This record gives sequence, C-alpha cells and structure tokens, in this order.
Amino acid sequence: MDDKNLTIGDIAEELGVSKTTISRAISGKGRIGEKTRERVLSYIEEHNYRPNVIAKGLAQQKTFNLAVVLPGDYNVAELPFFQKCMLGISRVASAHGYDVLLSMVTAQNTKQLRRAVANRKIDGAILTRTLAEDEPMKFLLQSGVPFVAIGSTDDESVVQIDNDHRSACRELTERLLQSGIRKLALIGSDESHIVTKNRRQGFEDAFEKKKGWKGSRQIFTNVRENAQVQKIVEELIADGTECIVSMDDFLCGCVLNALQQRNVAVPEQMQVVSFYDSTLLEHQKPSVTSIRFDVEELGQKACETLLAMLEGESVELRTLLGYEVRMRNSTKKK
Amino acid sequence: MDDKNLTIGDIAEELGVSKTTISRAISGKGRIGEKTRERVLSYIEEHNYRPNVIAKGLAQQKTFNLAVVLPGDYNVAELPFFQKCMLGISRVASAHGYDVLLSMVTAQNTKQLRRAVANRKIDGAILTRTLAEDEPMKFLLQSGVPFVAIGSTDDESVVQIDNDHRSACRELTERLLQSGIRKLALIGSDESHIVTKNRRQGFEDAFEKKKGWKGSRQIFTNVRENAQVQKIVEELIADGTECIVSMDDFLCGCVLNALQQRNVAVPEQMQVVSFYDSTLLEHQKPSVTSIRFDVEELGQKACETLLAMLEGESVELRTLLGYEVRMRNSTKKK
DNA sequence: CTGAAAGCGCTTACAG
DNA sequence: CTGAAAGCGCTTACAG
Repeated sequence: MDDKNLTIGDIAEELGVSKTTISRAISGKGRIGEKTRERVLSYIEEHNYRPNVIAKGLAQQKTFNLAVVLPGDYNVAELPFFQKCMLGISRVASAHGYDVLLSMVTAQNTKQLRRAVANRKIDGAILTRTLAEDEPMKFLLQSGVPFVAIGSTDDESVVQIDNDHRSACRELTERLLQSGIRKLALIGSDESHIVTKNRRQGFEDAFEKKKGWKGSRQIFTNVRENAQVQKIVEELIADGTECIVSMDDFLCGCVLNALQQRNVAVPEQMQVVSFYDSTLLEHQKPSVTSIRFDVEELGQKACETLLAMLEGESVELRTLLGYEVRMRNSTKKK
Repeated sequence: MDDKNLTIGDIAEELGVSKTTISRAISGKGRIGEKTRERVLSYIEEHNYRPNVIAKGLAQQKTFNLAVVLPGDYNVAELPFFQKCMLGISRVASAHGYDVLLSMVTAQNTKQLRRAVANRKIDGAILTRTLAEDEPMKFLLQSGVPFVAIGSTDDESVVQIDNDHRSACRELTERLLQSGIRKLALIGSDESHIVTKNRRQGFEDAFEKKKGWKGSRQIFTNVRENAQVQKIVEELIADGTECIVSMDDFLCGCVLNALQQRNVAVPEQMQVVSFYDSTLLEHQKPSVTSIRFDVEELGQKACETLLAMLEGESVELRTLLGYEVRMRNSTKKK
C-alpha cells in the first residue's frame, strides 16, 4: 500500500517521461500536455506518492516551517489564550502546507529562536505577545526574518495583528459609567506588556469622553500575586468602590475569591468585570461580565498575514480585530 | 559580519581544500589532519559559518525535527502540565540540535500529525498523553515512526515515560487513612485517560493493604463540569465524608468553591486534597495538600529517550518517574 | 590524510 | 509541449 519512498525519479521511469515533467505536473508550473499531466496525477494518486518536502525546500530555498515564538513564562491566565492562538495558527499553517516549529523563549533566553534562524529552519516567525522591551522582536528585526507580531508595538516596521483592546476597554468602561457607577477600579498585571498599557488607555478614554462626569477611579498595575489582590480589594471595599475591572481572568478569580471571603455579595455590593472570557472563569457563579476576543481567529489572521508576506504580497501594517462585550450576572442590569 | 549564506563550497575554495575535508572537519567523522581540521574550524568560527541543516538532513535522510503531539482539547487543568512538559522537551531537543514541530490533534482529527509524517518532516514523535482508545498512537504505531508516549498504556510495543501515579495515589491515600479519616471520596475526570484509571487503582490499593479497616469510600469519575462537582460535594457533605481527593486542580478548585459557598470550613469540616500542585491552585487559601510531579523532568526524560532511540540505542520500555506528597493546610495534621 | 564523484529528491532556466 | 542538465548544500563510499 504505502509505497513509502517513491520518488519523482521512480515515477518518471515508470511512466517513461522525464523528472521535469513529473515535477511540472505536480507543481502546476510550466507548460505540460493535458494528457501527460493526467497520467502523472493519476499515477501519483494511485500509488499514494507524497513529494519530499525537505528536498523541495532545498531546491527552492524554503523550509515550509514557521516558528511560533512562545514565552516560557506564560502564566495561568495566559495559557488558554496561548492554546487557542496556537490552534488558529497551526490550522492555517497546516492548510497551506506549512509546519509550526516551536521556539520557547524567556526574556533572557532567546536561544531556541536564534538556533532556528541560524540553522535556516524557518521561513518566518510569529510572535505571540509584545513587550515594551522585546528581545525576541529585536532579534527578529535585525536578523531580517519575516515575521508578524500578535499584539501591538510602536515600531512602525513590524506587522501587527491585535484585538482592539483600547476600544474594548473604553466601551466596557463606558457601559459601566452609563449604568450609574461612580467609583471604580482597574487592576492589571505587567506594565511591560503592551496590552496592559492599551487597556489602561481605553479605561482613561472612557473618562475623557465623559467630560463633566463626577466620580473617581483608581488604577493598579503590576499586580501579580493573590496577596496583592487581597490587599487591594480590602481597600476598595473600605472606600466604597462599586466595581472592580480586572485585566485578566486570573486576577478576576483572585478578586472574586477576596470578595467571597469577606462576604461581599456580587453584584449587589460589588460589581466585577473581567477580560478574555477564558475557561478559567467558565464555571464561576455568578457568571462574569467580560470582554470576549476570538483568539483562534487572531492566530489564524496572524498566520495568514505571515503567509501572504512570504508570498511577497503586501500586507496591512496593522490589523485590528474586534471584540464583544458580554454583560453577565456579575454586574447589575442597567 | 553575518556572512549569511556561506556554504561548505565557499570555505573549501577559500581554504584550497575539498568540500569533503570541510565536511569531515565539521562532523568529526573520517580521518583528517590535525592541522587541516584546525584551519577549517577556526575559519568557520571566525566567519560564523552555520551548516545548512536542511541540506545535511537531505543527505542523511534525517530532518532533525521531532513532532510533539498535543491534544487540541486540553482543558484548563492540563494547560500548566503541557507548558512545563513542552519546556522540558524543547530544551533537550534544542540541546541536541533538534527542533520541535507542533502537531495539534483531536480525537477525530489527526491530520496535522499525518501530514508531518507523510511529508517526512520528522524523525520521531512524542505523545503527550495516553488514552484508552488512542488514535494518534495507533497511527504512529502503524506508520513505523519511532515515538515515545508520556503516560502509560498496556501496549507492550510502545515506549512509555510516566510518573508513578498509582503509587502516588496509594501513598497519599494511605497517609489520609493513617491520619484517622474513615470516610473519603475520590473525584476524577475522563476514564478514557489512562492516568485516571491508574490513580483510581492506587486509591483502591491503599484500601487493599489496610485489610481489617472499617470505613467507606466513594469514587466519581467522568466529572467535568462545575455543576456536577457542586452536586457531588453537596451529597458528600450530607453523608459526613471527611475528605475529598480531586484528581486534578481544576476539579479541586470547584470543590473548594462548593465548600466555600456552603460555609464548610477547610480543613476543619472537610479536608481537601489535589493532584499536580499546579499554578492553578497556587494562591489558594488554605494551601492545598497535593502530589507533586516534576513535569519538566518528565518532558526531558521523554525527549532524551526518543533521541536515544533515534541513535539506535536500546531503551527501557517503561520509565517511571517519582513524585512527592506535599502535606499542606487543607488537611489536618495527624 | 585527502579528494573527485555520485547521491539525497526535488526545481528550474535553457534549448529544442 | 518535453527533456537534459545543472543546481540547492550537504554526506559518504571509493580510490589514491
């Protein structure tokens, strides 16, 4: 059945034509007689021939591999994001005949990525997040390897695919304000992640637009540990904050936990909002009002864009994908 | 600086020797004069030459790629496991000059893996979990691609790397029994995951050993949703169960949640135990008694074993890695 | 100890 | 429309 190592040469011999002809029949490039092509194609079909991609690559100076750069220090909150993103990327890659090579990097250690590039094992790369000081990005930039970044950056020379976090956070905040909330707080993690800045801006934007608005807001960033959240929540309860917006589902989990332990009812005594709408909070009661991004689509789009670049097509410098605000039971109905 | 596309031919010409010689100097295979070798090596060093791995692979019929087969349906509880495992694998692979190709599969869809194999883009594969009915494993088996499985299976023809879940669960249970608990329950997810069966057995083992022991146990498997957990916990509280053992950290999170909502104090009124000791429960109060596996080591070991197989070395059919039982504050001190 | 040559399995000008 | 030949960048018998 599996004529395992059938080569183009074998087929040529078998069919009494040249290797060139076989190659042309397969690739569709170059002129070839309709009948010859059909003969070749049906032979291939029947004998289950699969071209050797490595050899093809060598001849064409391609690898048909894409590197996906994955931070090794992803935290729990980001894991579901990574998973879906990866799914989107690998589906598109696969559909286009590409494979995905994994490069795990940390802030200090970009070895794996460097190796993949130095060994010429990839045609392009996808960065799965963006940092203010982004080593992998710097490296990619100076190495000349085509790449796209999932996330945003000020660098006008990098192709970016991102959700519109700023607008999303603005819209969400606006809705909260419209519902009559006068005192709210935003909690986020690493300021070094560009996405954190963008959300923060969106939050501020909402207040900008509401000029004469009376009320107060507080912002906490670089919050990473449950202990910090507990402290913050305690303060917020004390000073009468009405709503806590968390920038990721891990933080939101901590917030809910803190409230529960202090017997503060959600949403009656404190409203709670999160981002991502990930599996992390999936089973939470009450269900959590959240922004929803289609992460798989994000991955797909990123991969499609990179593939287009590799084909020499010109692509948008910046692709902003949408979002959805999902009002649920952790906030009061207006 | 970056003499980008330097080839073996360029160096040969430059140094006035043959390509064969260059190749030998690099690979260390075949006889070569000490001085010649040094000349070549220092030239390479100086000009920052990197051999083209793809070309090398074509000549040697190798790809220097390993497929890591990743279920696309990993749930939150498994995500941290995957991340660490991946880290271990990719570190070892990288250190040995191999790259990691990602194959995302689902129960129904093993396309990506099939493609990688059919295209001859990998030298071997690593399965990151084992199922009772394991499609990817079946495929790998019949395709003849060398592979190792992280997890266990009855199939004596597959090389397995696993933690000793059965002993771990037995030891944990024994400790609970020794501490005086008379009534306990075990909650787990998919029975189709072999690891679930193993743990269940370990749980039973502990009772076997304690012959004349009086008391009762309950086992719930195929539990996936928070709603199910809530119901179960309710029953368990009602019938006076003293301790709930969860097979993963997601389930345990649900259990803790259920207890908290019903104002059942941990560990005073109900003791709680989990597996994995993952970041999922990292910040939980009280801290959760748990078994701890070194997942990164697991990944490393799996990769090392596969690499050894590719070198033609003979390897253990079965490698069982250890575990640690961490007693914390969700159980009573003896 | 060293090299010429063939080969890995493809592609692609070039010529016909 | 088709093919011979050179080439992608390596490795590896074989001969010397």
